[in-house]
Amino acid sequence: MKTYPCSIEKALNIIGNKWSFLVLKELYDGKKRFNELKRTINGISPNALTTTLKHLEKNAILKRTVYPTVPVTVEYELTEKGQAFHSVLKEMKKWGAEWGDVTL
Amino acid sequence: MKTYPCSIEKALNIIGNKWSFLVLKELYDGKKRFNELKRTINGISPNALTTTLKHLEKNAILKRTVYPTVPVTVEYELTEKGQAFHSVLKEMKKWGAEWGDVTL
DNA sequence: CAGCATCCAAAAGGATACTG
DNA sequence: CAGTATCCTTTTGGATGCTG
Repeated sequence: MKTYPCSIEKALNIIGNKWSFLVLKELYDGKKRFNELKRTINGISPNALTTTLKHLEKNAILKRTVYPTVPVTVEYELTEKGQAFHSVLKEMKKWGAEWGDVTL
Repeated sequence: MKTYPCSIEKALNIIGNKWSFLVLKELYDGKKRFNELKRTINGISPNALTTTLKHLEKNAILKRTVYPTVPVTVEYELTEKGQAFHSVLKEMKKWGAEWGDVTL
């Protein structure tokens, strides 16, 4: 009794949750560090950010790189798969700008 | 201490949750009825569907029409605002089809 | 048919404190 | 800096049964 998910479900499962969208948005500007993301993303807790980043890394959306400085430096950047999702974000941004305040 | 949301946050707040994406997807085929949606959307409970539909109606994404038949008939269809979101779904679908099974 | 009410289990999320 | 651990509150969500 197995039904397999449509492409949209696949996409949603890979992305995960709402935080992911916002993390992705930040990373389109270029690689970022943990605290940078934490500062930039309004209201995210370290806990939620950790979870989100791990999920995205597991799904090959981003790559995590550790530099053995003191203290340690960790950078996050998008993979090709993550970059490809940019088209979705762009459409979403356009829609949000055009309709975000419309009540009809 | 007010920061106002970016367009992407606006979009996410209006859409709401994951179920909304799947409801929208169904409604791009044309107007649908409650049980039709319930049957088509894999694993959604009546409760979750009700909540989702109300949220989308409140945000002017869809329109609810009641026909006084016996028993009653209720149809849901997208507004212009809802239709406009189709471009996002289309991109998401493309991405899901291309990358949905890629592990890298 | 199209829901709403109720109950309960599970998961998400915030706050705070602490570590290599 | 980049998290982890813990606790606890809040949502979310499935299951079931009922109604106009």
